[in-house]
Amino acid sequence: METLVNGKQVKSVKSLQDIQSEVKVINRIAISVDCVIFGFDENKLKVLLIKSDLKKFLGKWSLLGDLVDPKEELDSAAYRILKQRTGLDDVYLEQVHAFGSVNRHPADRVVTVAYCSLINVQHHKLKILDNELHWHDVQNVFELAFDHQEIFSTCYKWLQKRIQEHPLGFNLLPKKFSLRDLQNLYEAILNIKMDRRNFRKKFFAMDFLIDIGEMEQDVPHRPGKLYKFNFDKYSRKKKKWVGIDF
Amino acid sequence: METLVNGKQVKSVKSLQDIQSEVKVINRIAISVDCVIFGFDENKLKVLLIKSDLKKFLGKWSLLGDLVDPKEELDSAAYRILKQRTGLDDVYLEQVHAFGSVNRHPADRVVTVAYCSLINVQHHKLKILDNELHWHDVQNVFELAFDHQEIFSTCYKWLQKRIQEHPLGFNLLPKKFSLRDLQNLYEAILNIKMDRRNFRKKFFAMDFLIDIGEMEQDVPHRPGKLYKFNFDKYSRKKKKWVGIDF
DNA sequence: CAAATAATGTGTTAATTTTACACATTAAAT
DNA sequence: ATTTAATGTGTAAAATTAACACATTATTTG
Repeated sequence: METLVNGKQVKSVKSLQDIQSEVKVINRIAISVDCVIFGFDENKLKVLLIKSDLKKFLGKWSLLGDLVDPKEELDSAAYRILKQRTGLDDVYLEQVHAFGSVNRHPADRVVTVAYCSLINVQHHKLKILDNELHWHDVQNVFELAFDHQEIFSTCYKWLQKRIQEHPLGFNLLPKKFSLRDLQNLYEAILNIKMDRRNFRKKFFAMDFLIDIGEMEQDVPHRPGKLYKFNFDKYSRKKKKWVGIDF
Repeated sequence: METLVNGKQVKSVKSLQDIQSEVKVINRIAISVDCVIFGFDENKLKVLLIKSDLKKFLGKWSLLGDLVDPKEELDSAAYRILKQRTGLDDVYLEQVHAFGSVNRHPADRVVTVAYCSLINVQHHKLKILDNELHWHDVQNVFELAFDHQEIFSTCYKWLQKRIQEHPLGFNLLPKKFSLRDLQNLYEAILNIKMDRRNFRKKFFAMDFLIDIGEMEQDVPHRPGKLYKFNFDKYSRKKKKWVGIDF
């Protein structure tokens, strides 16, 4: 495969055929995507799990995932799984990490790409008809099948970090929400308590909340105002991060 | 494949053989790793590139990468590439993102997992004998082969963000460095100018720098003190991130 | 219907962190 | 000995964050 290029000898210039023979079937690996689907219900952060369909892990819960078809985009595979399982296709979805331990799957080498998804439980509550599918409180997720505990843990930490820098949390709430809802969401995800007055001040100062002039309904106390998030304004003004802080 | 579990009928319990037949050869995909290897030299952030060995991209530069063997860990594959190309095996390496567009590789479906590596150029300068391998100023990286421009761009942004929250930048410096070196590093990576006095104050306040009692040598001005980074202390005290800020 | 309850809604002050900025010191070069 | 070009240190203003208290409103209870 020695070739002349501009009169100089260049080593190992490869044609497509050369590559194709390198990428022999023997070198190929199964790829899957696994979705960590978060929801927020009754002021708790939830994750959607399914009973494992593999004998070795009978009784264990696992993430929702599937093999990626060679003609399918990774993102599309993740959307496909979400659509199949929740009935929704306009959900927030973001790739988090690839997990590729040689022995992570008992049947074969399967490299999996983990995605985080945030969905509004209120909107899809009724779509989950399969009773092998269940929302779990994130604080009670243990001993998942495969390496899904590690994947879940990575994605949960990712969410905790990410939600402090980007407004993705709103995907877990209804379009209209109260500031109390928003604070409950942050407290549930970060697993901390926050000062109500400072929390409000913070969000009002960012100026991305739109007062829609409506109030909460059917609450057993003074109803709060309802807001929605101004995604347009955010995408125009999003802050650029500068500041060293280990 | 109907089975009884605890007296209840469970649909579709799969044995390993079932899975293995699902993961047919036809469903497998080539996986590669691509390394974005950063270095720091003459106060500039550099990236190590190689001339593409593919005819379609003749003359274009590309990242260092290779196919992953089915028996090989993803991380190991990345280390292998680094070892081959730089002669070093104790380098900082971290997975950043998986890129899987169906048509990203002209020969076949190849999903690639991008890794960022940070190496100390001083230590390996002489190992790069292959003249098709070259350190490029990150500001002058254009039109790479494949989708490597996108991969590079993602990894560079990742580095800019990451270096502000974690002390990985020290991997780009010699073990002993001056505060000026450190500031030059940050300025090069973030592409901004910083105030020298505030920069020092910031790092001294974090209290992770050890004054090793030595001074710079052979500088044409007053020599500065040399420091090293206290990784042990950092790993004990690393800050947990709380604070909403979009 | 009045009182009690349990939330929402607002503001002020202290503490901390960040930014802006100036001058003395040191070693090498002239 | 003087000039030069860095290093090394400190202080004050500004901005942000943290701590904290009280009036308001709708519902529930007696």
